[in-house]
Amino acid sequence: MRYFQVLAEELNFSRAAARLHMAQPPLTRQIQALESDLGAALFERTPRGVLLTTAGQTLFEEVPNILGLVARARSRTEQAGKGRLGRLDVGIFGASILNVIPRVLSRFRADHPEVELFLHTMTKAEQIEALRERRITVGFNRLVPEEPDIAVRIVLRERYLVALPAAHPLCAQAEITLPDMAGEQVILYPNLPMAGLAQLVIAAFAREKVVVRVVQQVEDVLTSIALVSSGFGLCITTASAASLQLPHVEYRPLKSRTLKDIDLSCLYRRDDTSPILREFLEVVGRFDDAPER
Amino acid sequence: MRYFQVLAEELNFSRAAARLHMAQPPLTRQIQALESDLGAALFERTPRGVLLTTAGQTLFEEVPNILGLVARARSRTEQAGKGRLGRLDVGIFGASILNVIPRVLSRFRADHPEVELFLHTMTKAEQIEALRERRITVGFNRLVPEEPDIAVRIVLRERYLVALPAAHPLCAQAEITLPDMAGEQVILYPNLPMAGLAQLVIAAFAREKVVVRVVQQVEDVLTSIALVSSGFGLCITTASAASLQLPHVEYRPLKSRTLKDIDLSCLYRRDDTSPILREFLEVVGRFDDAPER
DNA sequence: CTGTTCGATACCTTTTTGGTATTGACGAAA
DNA sequence: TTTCGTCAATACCAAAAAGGTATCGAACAG
Repeated sequence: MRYFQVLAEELNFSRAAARLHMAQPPLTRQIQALESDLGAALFERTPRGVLLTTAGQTLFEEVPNILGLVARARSRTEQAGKGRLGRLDVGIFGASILNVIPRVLSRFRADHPEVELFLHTMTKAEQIEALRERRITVGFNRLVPEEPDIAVRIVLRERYLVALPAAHPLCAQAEITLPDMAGEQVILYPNLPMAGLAQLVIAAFAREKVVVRVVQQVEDVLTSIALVSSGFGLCITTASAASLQLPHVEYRPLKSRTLKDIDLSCLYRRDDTSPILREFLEVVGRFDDAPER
Repeated sequence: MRYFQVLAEELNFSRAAARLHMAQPPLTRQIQALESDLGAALFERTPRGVLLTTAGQTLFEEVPNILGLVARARSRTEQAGKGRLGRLDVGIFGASILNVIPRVLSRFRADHPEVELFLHTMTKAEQIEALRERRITVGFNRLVPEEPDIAVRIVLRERYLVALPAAHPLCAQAEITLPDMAGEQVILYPNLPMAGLAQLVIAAFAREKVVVRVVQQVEDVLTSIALVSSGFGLCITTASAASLQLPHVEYRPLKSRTLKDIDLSCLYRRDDTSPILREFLEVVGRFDDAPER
């Protein structure tokens, strides 16, 4: 096809052959083969070169479209092979939309504008199931259990914070310990059916033998902090949640041996070799450098 | 590309190879070559077949477009090679639009709906020049001179007719001879610069030694017959002109040894091998069979 | 009439492609 | 657990396709 195109431009076998870095006879033969394949003369041979026949003109009009489409397919496939084109389905959990993950995603999007991002809110268990069924490529969660087929990479470790009503006496302290909270009303948001932050907090109170009054009917961070804001009680949460700037809510670091840091991890199929995932993990890996708020 | 497409459909090397009428190993190698050429894995090999990677899916979306365009180019080129697609520029002269040529053209159009027809009104000399310069592919005219590079094919021979005003005494005759017209006012439409029907008529009167009064300032048949209609004089014309049904005009066959039949020919480059011309001449050739009005 | 410029042909070499036999990996069934 | 079947990959060979050199014959220009 390229042979035909060049010859149609040059209208001279020898010159066309030179442009194609080949000798003239093979070009002659290739064109003859093409003509006999199509069952139509494409060129009219004259003593001083060749002319396009009607059929040749017709083909000549079509060739650029075809070569253009081939080039496009080539480039798109190469881009897709480099993880710069395609789609990425990401599993997230309620609180993860707060701070880190949007920043990771927006940085990935900036580097890979042709990759479509789809976010799916799901629980930890749902994420693992969705990964197995390839409905998502990567998930974000905390306290991810070990699974043989799922790889887990820690994105960052955050400090625990205590969210408390502005009027509360503990606001006077720079840091708060678990025993400080004895007898307080504590709001938890359990991540059923898998063990999560809530279970960890309960265990920590038990280990340090601190008795608190627990309210568990809440399902997400936002509601928890809203309850804190209305003076309903305290809440142990993570640094990410501090970006929720609700009125009358103060955050203080939690000081505890048993509750030190909590990880935020991303998880993906161990056998997934997709270049988009590779690129995404690369962006996640670079995230340490980012300024942390 | 077809290999890729079939494999992407079958997702199994052996089955794809069977559909392609080839063995499995060469298919494996071709796909490997394609992958290394694109620098991207297109398939993920699993123990029970293959899966499309993101890059493979991307390519798979493009392939039908490309193959479709190739098929289209193929078919259009083949059609053009058979003279069923393209354009045909036809040179005609004033009177030729009257009877035969429209019927030839409409029959050609019916058989070759994808060929665009362009009609150019030009004189005999202009037609020959335009043929030489390839501005037209075929021309229609009468009394075409022999030229080495121009082929001439007679389309039909027509009788001469005399057009005369309805009130004229000669209308009583079934046929009219040249001597019958002695002393009459005769209208001619000379086809300058080349000799045409007018010159032939003048020569015939001279040969038969009949003296008539000639009016030559007219340039086309329509005007001539209009003059006849207004009783201005007689006019020698061809059977084709009889389709001009102007009021008060009667047509009678001309009976003469010197003016017997006049040809209508089509002319084209002797070296033109274009399939559209070939098809057109084929239609012209079949024209004898047509009912003549 | 001669030299030049075309594309076409003949003949050979290289490259590419396809076929056969076999391997190695994995999973299902005994 | 072993064996069998299925899968893609590899090694090796044969066939086909493509390219290169030399040369031809036709058509023009000088």
